[in-house]
Amino acid sequence: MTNTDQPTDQAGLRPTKQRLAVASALAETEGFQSAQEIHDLLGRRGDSVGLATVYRTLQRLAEAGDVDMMRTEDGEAIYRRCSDSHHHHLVCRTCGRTVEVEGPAVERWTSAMAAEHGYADVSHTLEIFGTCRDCQ
Amino acid sequence: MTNTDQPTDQAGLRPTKQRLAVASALAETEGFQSAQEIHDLLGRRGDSVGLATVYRTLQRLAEAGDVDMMRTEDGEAIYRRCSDSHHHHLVCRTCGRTVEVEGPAVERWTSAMAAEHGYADVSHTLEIFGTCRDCQ
DNA sequence: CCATGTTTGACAACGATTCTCATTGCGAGT
DNA sequence: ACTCGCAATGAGAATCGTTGTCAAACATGG
Ligand SMILES: [Zn+2]
Ligand SMILES: [Zn+2]
Ligand SMILES: [Zn+2]
Ligand SMILES: [Zn+2]
Repeated sequence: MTNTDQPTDQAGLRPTKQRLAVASALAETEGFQSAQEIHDLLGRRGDSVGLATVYRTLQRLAEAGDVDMMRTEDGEAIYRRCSDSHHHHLVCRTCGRTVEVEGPAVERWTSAMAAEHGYADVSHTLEIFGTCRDCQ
Repeated sequence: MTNTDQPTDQAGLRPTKQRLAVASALAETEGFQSAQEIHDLLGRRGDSVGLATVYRTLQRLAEAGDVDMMRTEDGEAIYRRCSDSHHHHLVCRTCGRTVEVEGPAVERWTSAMAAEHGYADVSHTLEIFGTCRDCQ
C-alpha cells in the first residue's frame, strides 16, 4: 500500500529499486527505526535489500536531510522520515511516539549562548523525552 | 599531581584503587574523553586499570550523575567531569573545548512543549556545537 | 547496443562495548 | 588479626552495529 509515486527527491541519486524500497519503508512507518529493523521489514515484505545498502541509503538520506537520525541511549542510530524544516523531537520513553516541535525560543537561546562565548558557525541537537498521555 | 584527597562521593561504591584512578583521570582532564582514552592515560601513567573496569566505572559514575556522558557523531561514548547542577554543553567542533551553559529559558521551553502535547515526567538533552574563537 | 561510471550484495573486517568467570580484595563481624 | 561472604577486577572471548572490499549487475547517455 501507500505507493511512492512521488519523485521522493533523492538529491542526485539514482532512483534504484533498493533506494525506493528503503524510502517506502520509511514512508509507511511513523516512528524511529534502526537500519536493521528496516532491513528486516523489507525482507519480510519481499523487497529484499542488502543490509549494507540499507545502511548506505540511510546515511545518504540523513546527510541530505530527508530523514532525521538520532541515537538511542546505547548509541544505535535510528532513522525517521520528517519534515524538512529545522525542528526537534519529543519522544515517548515507553512507546516511542514522537512529536516534532519547534520554536524560535531555543534557536535564539542557543545562538545567544554561543555568541556570548565566542563560538561561531553554530548548530545544536535537542531531544525531549517523556511519557505520553497513553503510556502514563 | 592534583591529589584527590576529597571523598569524591562514589555513591555507595567501594573506593577501590581502580575507581580512584579513573576518578583522578577525570579530575585532571578538562575535556571529554572516551573510555579507551582514559584507559590509555592510566596505563601510561602507571596506574594500570583493566579496560572492562574503566567501562564499568564510567557507567556507574554517569548513572550517579558524577560525570557527563555524551556521544560523538559516530556513536562513541565520551565522558567528562562536571558540576552537579543541570546544564548543557557548548562544544568546539575542532578542538573540543567545552563550556557549560545553563539558563531557565530552555528549561521552560522544553517543559512547555512537553506539557502542550501531554507528555509527563520530562527530561531532555541539548548540545550546542560551534567553532571556538581560537579555531576560527 | 556499447561504454562507463554507479550501485549492489555477500562476506570479511572493525571497533566499541559487554560478558564470562576464575581470582582478588574489602570490610563487617568475631 | 582472622575469616567468611560478597563486591570488584582483569584477561580474553563474545556481541553487535557499522563499515570496507570487490566482483558482478545496472542505469544511462551516446
Ligand atoms: Zn524530525
Ligand atoms: Zn507513549
Ligand atoms: Zn576550538
Ligand atoms: Zn536543560
